[in-house]
Amino acid sequence: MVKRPTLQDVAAEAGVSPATASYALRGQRGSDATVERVRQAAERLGYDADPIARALATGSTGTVGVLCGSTRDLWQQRLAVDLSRALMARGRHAVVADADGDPGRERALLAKLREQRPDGLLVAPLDPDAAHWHDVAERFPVVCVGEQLPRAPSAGAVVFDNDAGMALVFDHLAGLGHRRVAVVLTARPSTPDRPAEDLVRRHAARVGVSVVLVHPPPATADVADLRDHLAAALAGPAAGVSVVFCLSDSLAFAALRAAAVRGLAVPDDLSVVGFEDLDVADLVGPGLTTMSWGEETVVDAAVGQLLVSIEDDVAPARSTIAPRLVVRGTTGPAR
Amino acid sequence: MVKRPTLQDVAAEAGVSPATASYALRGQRGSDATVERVRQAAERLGYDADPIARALATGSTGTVGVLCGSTRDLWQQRLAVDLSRALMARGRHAVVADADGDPGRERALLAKLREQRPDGLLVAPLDPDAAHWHDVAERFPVVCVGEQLPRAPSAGAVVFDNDAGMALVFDHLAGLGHRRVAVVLTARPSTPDRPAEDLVRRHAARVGVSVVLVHPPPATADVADLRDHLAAALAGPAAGVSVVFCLSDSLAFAALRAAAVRGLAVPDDLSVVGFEDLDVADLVGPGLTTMSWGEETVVDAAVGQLLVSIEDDVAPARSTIAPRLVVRGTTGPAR
DNA sequence: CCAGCGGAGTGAAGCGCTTCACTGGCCGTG
DNA sequence: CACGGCCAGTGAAGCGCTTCACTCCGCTGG
Repeated sequence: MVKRPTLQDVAAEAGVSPATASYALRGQRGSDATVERVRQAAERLGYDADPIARALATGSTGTVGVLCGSTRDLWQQRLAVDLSRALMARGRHAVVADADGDPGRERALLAKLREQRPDGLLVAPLDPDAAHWHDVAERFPVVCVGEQLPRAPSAGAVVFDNDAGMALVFDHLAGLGHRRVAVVLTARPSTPDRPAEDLVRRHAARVGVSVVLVHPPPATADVADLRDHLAAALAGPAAGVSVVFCLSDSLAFAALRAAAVRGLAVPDDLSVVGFEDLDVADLVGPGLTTMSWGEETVVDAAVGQLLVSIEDDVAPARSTIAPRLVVRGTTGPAR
Repeated sequence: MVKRPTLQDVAAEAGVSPATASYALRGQRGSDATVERVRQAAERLGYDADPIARALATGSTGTVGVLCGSTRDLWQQRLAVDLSRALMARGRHAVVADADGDPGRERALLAKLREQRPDGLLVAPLDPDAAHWHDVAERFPVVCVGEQLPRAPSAGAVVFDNDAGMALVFDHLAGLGHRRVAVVLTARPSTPDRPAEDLVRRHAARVGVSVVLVHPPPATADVADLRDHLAAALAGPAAGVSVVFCLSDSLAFAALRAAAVRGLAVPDDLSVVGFEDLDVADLVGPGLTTMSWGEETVVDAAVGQLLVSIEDDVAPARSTIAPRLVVRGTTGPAR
């Protein structure tokens, strides 16, 4: 277990003071000759600055906290991983925490994350209305993805243009001649956003289709529960619809299974639309028609806004992501 | 921006020296009365030890690095997230790095991660044979998941009992009366493990089924490429098989689509078996029959072994995960 | 009755880095 | 020629915590 070289060692090797070495290595000061000499000494010794000591001295850790409401949600799972990757690519480290669906844990993890003194926070909240967002946004740059934090005016946000998204979906459906659609709402927490029911109603009305709203079972439901729940809806209140539009892709998968249970062929008897564009949407069955927000766009926006805020010491920006409808195999003309 | 209280402040508030406060808060020394007084002072001030300063003083960061070969791989995506969650639950922070399929990046990220001075490392390597694993395992506790690190004898590992897994799959298939199966190999990197071809051959021979091996297209292939590739195989070399056994679930999904392209009904005309048990395996179509290693078991083993190694300063253990065959809707009797 | 012991409490020295405030040349300007 | 300004280089003071080594005290046992 050989000791790592310290700045002292480099300074000694180069024949300068530690202060000079410190400045030189960061290219902040010093004559070209000295800088070069120090650099070579560092090279020779295999020196790398200790980020811990640096963090203590500067008060900045180079770390960004990522707090997710529930990574059991496939969309958030991917989000967490992609945010980490993007942060790493931009020279920062991500430490990710997952509240796993429990608002109490969200609070606790937020506290833990704060202790870590991150330079900033990226959050996909369970409860955007919670009071703790306010406190934390006062002390750290925070960017929230998927929604606004109403209690934290100083936080940035990357939100989805659900109005436009709804418009695309209903235009698509109306264009295929559908007149009756079931809309399956999501249970919080989940999905990029939960467009308000009135968005649904407005766009349905605009294109002249009638809507039956289906509420999802509680978040604890497993796949079989979801399937049965939707199959029941299809047999009951939603009987006779030609489309099931689900406000999350996971729900849409369950809807596909429910259709099978009811003996309905997709998309011939029943069209199914999702709302997320998970990786697997393209992988399964006929390919799920779904709303996409462009994972990369979302991640770039969130990370970009946060880093600008950190580096320039300004309040993080807010931005809106435009939707794209990805038409695959689960939608077809109404019969 | 109000300054956080420091240990000094707490000590002053409690009327003791910083040293006493430090010991007291960690319950290491001090009379009950003093400990209580310090605790209350800390409470009153809302004190929380600064982990950076602590790390500098103790040399231990409480952080564990997680290095993944490619989180585009859905199995690794989930693994990364679940490892993070498990670490957090055990009081540590995870910083996750993702080589994104590039061995050069794997090397670079490993270097970055080392600089962070993590207490240990959890890796799902792109190239288990790479020389850098040796160096790093000498300096940090390392647990590798999915395979052994042949060059790093001091590293721990969580490996899969592929022999048993193959046995289960072929027993299942033979039991259903299948006589000819196509086995789709995976391109590295991916999947819990790539059982050697000879495992396949041996178990196929044991139960008396014939095997046609299908090599996958390069890792850069997208879903459509995979589907077409497999559809072509089904029309060519693999024509007439009654089962497609894929050594990853993603491949299995592609196989399902290929079957559709060829007009084969699953499982009536063709059975499909995967090898991973992704979350979505249960979500899509008839539900994918697949080998499962039990995500939780794997994560617990990896994290457990690493933490034991860190805390007791011993070499990390090696363990083997027993497989479970999850029979869902994509396998049925041979016709 | 006193030596000796152990536990409570403390001062101070780090951990490895940054940065403030300062010194001492060197150069350009009046 | 004298002076001011500028910049390379430096010593030392932290950042907030842990921990070593020490003092002091009250007890116990011989």
